[in-house]
Amino acid sequence: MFSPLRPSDTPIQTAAPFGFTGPCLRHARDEEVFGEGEAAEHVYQVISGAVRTLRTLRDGRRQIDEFHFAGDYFGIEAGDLHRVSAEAMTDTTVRMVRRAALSQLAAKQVDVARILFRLTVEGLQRSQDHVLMLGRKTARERVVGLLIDLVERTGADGELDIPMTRQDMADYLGLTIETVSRTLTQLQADGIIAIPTTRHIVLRDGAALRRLAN
Amino acid sequence: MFSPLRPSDTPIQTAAPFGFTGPCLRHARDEEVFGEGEAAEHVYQVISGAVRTLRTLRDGRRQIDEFHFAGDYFGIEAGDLHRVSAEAMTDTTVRMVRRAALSQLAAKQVDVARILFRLTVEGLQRSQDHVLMLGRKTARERVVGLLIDLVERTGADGELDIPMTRQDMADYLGLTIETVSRTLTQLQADGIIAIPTTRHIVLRDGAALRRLAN
DNA sequence: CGTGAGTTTGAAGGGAATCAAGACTAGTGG
DNA sequence: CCACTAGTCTTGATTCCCTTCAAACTCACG
Repeated sequence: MFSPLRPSDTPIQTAAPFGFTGPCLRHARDEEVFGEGEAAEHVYQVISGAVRTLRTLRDGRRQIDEFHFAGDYFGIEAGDLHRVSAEAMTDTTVRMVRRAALSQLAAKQVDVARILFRLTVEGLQRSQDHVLMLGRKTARERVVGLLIDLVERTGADGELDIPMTRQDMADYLGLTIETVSRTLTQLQADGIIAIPTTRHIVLRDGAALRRLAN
Repeated sequence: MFSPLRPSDTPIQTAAPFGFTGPCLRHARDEEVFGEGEAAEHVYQVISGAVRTLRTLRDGRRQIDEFHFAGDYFGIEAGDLHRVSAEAMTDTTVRMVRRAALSQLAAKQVDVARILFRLTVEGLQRSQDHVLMLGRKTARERVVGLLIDLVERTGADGELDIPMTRQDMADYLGLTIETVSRTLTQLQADGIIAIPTTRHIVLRDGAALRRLAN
C-alpha cells in the first residue's frame, strides 16, 4: 500500500490553529500517510476523515496504536524515524507541518511549545488508558470502552458512524475480529446498543454501557 | 526511558541535570509516593531505588504502567490530577520538582522545555511498546520482552537484580503471577536464563532471548 | 444479478486463568 | 543458632474465555 500522490492532490494552504501551517494532502482509503521506519520530517493533523496509526510484527500480527479524527495530531516522534505507520481509514485530508519549522516556532513562542507539550502528554495518557484496557480488561469491557471513547470523540447524540472495519477494532482492542463481532451482537441482544448497519451503531443505554466499561 | 542508568545505590544527588532542583524524599518499600486522583503539584525523579506507577480498577485488578529506575522521571501530567499512583518498589529516594517552577523554567529556557518534551515523547513511545506487547504478544514474548528491557536499562552484563515481585511483573505484563512463574521456569529449563535466586536472573543466551522477543 | 470483501455465526481447541497445595525465603524472636 | 512465621514463589489439576478453523451470510458495486 504505497501512496501515489496524484496530481489532483493540490496542496491547500489553510489557517491552522496556533499558527501551525502546512500543505494539506488527500489520501484515499487504506493509503499510507507514512510508514514505520521512515524519516519523521512532519507532524500531521487530520483535517477531515480518519487515520489509524499502527505497528506490525514480522509475522503479521498488527496492533493499532490509536485512531485519529478531525483535529487530532499524529506523527510526533522523539527520534528521527517514525515508529508507527499511519494509514487513512476513509478518504482523508491531512495537514503536514514541517517538524523543523514547528520546533523553531516552539522555541520562539512559549504558547506553541506549551500546546505541543499538552498534546503529547494527552497522547501519553490515552496510551496509558489503552495499556490498562489491554492488560486487565475483558473482551466485553474493551469493546464497550471503545464505543464510549468513540461516542465522546466523534459521536452525535449516541449515534456512531464508524469509519473502521471490525478488523481495525480487533487490532485496536487486542482481540480477533470474531470476538469483536460476537461481542457487538451480544450487546445488541442485551438491548444496550443497536446495529442498524455494520458501520452505524446506536448507543441505546449509555448508563448500562458505562457500567459495563469499568 | 532516557536515563543513563547507574546501579541503583549510586546517588546522583546534588547536581540535578538541566538545573531541575528540589528536595529529596526517602520512601520505604511499598510506600506510596503519590496516589491516583491526588493533585499533581510535582514532577519526580528517581535518585536511587525503583518506583512503579500503576492504575487500579474498582474490583482490584491492577495494571502497572511503568517501572522507573535511577534517573527516570515520573508524575508528569496534562491535567491537575495524577492519573496513576506511584509506589516505591524498594527503599527509594526521589527528588520532587515543583511543577509550577518547572513550567516557569521551561518558559525561560528553551533547552529545558525541549528536554521535558523529549522525556514525555519517550514515555509515550515506551507506552506504545507496552500496548503492542499487551495487545498482540504471547505470555512468553511478554516475559522475555520485560527481561530484555530490564537488562538494557539496569542490567550489568546480562545480570539482573530484580527489584519487583512476580506480582509486579504479572501486573506489568497483563498476566497472572502463576503464568509469569511458569514462563520463567520454562526459560530456565530451556537454558536461556538462570534463576539463582528469585530476585536475581542471569541472561545466559541473549541471542535466543532476542529471537523469542519478537 | 454476480462478485467479493467484509461480517456473522457455529464448533472445536488451546493458552492462560483459576483453584489448590506445597515449597521456599527472609525476617523474628526464643 | 535455629525453630517459627508470614509472605512470596512454584507447581499441579482443572476450567474457561477467547482463538482458531470453517462456513454461511450481507451488501455495496460493477
